[in-house]
Amino acid sequence: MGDDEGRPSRLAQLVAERRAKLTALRARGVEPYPVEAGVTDGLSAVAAAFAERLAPGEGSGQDVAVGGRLVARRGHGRLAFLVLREADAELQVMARLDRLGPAGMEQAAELDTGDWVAARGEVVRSRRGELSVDAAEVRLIGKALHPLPDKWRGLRDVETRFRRREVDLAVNPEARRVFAMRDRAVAALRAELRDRGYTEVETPMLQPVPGGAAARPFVTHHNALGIDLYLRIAPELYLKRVVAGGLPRVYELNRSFRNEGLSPRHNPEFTMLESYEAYADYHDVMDLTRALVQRAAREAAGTTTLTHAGREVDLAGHWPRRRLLDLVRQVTGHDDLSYETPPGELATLCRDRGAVVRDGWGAGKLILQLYETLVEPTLWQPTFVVDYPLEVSPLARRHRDDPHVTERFELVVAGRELANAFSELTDPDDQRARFEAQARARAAGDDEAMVVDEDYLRAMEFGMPPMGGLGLGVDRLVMLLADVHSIRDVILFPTLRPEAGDPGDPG
RNA sequence: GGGCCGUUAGCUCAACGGGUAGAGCUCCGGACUUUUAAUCCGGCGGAGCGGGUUCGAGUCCUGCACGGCCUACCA
Repeated sequence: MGDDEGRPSRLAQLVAERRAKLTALRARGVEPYPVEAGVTDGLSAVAAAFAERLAPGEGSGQDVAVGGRLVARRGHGRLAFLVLREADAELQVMARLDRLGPAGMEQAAELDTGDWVAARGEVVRSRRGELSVDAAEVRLIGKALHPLPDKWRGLRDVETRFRRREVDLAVNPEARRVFAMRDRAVAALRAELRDRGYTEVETPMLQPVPGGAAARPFVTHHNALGIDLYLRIAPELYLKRVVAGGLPRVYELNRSFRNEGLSPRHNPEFTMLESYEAYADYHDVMDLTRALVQRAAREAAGTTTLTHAGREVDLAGHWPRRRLLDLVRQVTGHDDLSYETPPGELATLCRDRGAVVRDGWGAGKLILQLYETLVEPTLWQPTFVVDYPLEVSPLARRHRDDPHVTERFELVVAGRELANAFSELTDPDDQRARFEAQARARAAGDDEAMVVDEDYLRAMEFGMPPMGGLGLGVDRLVMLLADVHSIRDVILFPTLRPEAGDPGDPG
C-alpha cells in the first residue's frame, strides 16, 4: 500500500534511511548488534546515587558505564545531549566534540531515537543542573530500524498498543506503571501465602479430562500418545489431590484457558490463584482472601483506599458477609422466596426483572440468575456473598445447616466477581452423584457441564481431609488495583485476531 | 455470535456543504558547546482493502478486514 509507481511510503523511507546507516556502520567495521555492551551501571542506580549531589557545572570525578534506549536528542553542533531511558529511569548523556573527537562525535550524531546506546564517562551536572554523563565513549549497541512513536504523546492507538507491546512499554509510562503494579501484586500474593505456610506447586495444564470449572475448553492433540488433551480450565482437581496426598496447604498461581468469547473482562488465557488448605472451611478462606487482597493493595497500590472508575473502593477493615438468598429477597422485595419456591414462579420473576431464563433450570439456578442480574452489579464495596445453591456448585460441600445450599462464597468488588471459594466437597459418593448430575446436564446439551472424572473420584476414595479452597482472578485484581477497565491493559500480550495481510511481514 | 461506532503521513491530531488534505513529532540537509517537548532555515511523506453512485468521493452507499463499546457465556 502506498507503494505504487515505485514511490516508497514514508515508513519505507524511514526504515531505508536507518538501514543505510546500518550498512555504513558495517562498512566501517562497526557491528550495530554487538554481543557485549560494556554496561556496568544501571541508569536508575546512577540517578539515585547522584540525586542529591553535584552543583550545576560540577563534575564528580567518577566514571560510569550506562546503557539504555535513546529517546531524545538535542544537537548543538559541537555538543549534543542524548537522553537514555531504561524502564522508568532517564539519564542525559553529553556528547562533546572536545571529548569524543571528530570520529566519536560523528558516530553519536548518526544515532537515531529508538537505538540502544551505551555511554561511558564521568558523572557531571550540566550548567542547567541536569545530571549527565560527560561521555568519553558513546556506542551503538542495538540499532532500531523503525521510528519510535511521538516522543511527547506516545502511542495512543489501542490496537497497536496491544499488538506491539514492546513499543507501548517503551513510550507509555502508564503501560509500565500497570505492569509494575501487577508484579508487586503477584509478589504480595505469593509472600502472604508463603508467610502462612503454603507450598507453591504446579499441576498439569494439559489435562485428559478438563475439570474444576464450568467452561468450554480448548482441545489440542498429543502426537506420540495419539490422544486429545485439553488446556486446563482450572487446576482445582489436581490441587485437591495434592492435599489428599498430604500437603496441607498448597497453591498455584498460573494460567487457565477457557474457550469463551472475548470482552473487556475476559481473555481466553487468564491468571488465577488457587489455594487449598486442609482443616479449613469457607469462613477461614474468607479471612485468607481478605488478607491476600488487602496485602496486594498495600504493596501494589500503596493503600487500601482505591479509586476505581471514578468511585472510591475501600478495602480496609472487615468485609460484610451476605447470604445470596437474602440479597435476592431484598432486591426483589419477595421475603418469602426460597429454594423451595416453584421454578415456574421464579422463572416468571426472572423474566419480569429482565433476567435471562432457560428451560429446565431449577430453583437454585434461577435464584442465582436473579442475583447475578439484579444484585452483583450493584455491590461496589467488597462483599462476601455466601451460601450458593447446590445445583450450581458441583464441587462444593453441602452447607452444614441447609441442604439446599453449599458452603461457597464469592468475593464481589466494584460490581465484579473477584474470587470464588468453598468448603470443599470431600465425600466421594456425594461427589460421584454431583458429577452424574453434571453429566446428565451435559447430555441434555449443556456443553459447559462437567464430565465424570474417575481419576479424581479414586483420589477422593483414598480419603481427603476437610479443606477450604480459593480461586482468585489475578487479572481482575490488578485491574481493580490499577484502576484500568480492560483486562487487555493488564495482560502483556492479550489474545487478538491476527492482522490482515502477510503474517510473515513484520509490519 | 448479535448490535452500534471507528480506521486520514511511521506516531499524535486537524480541516471541508462532495471540488483534488494541513500541522507537530520523527527522518534527511544546513547553523549552533549547556539543552531538556532545545531553537532557527530548507526538504521528504498520507485517506485500511474492494465495489458502487457522481462530471468529481477521504467525505454518500455497499462488501470485506481489524479494532473499540454494548450484549450473550464465564473468572
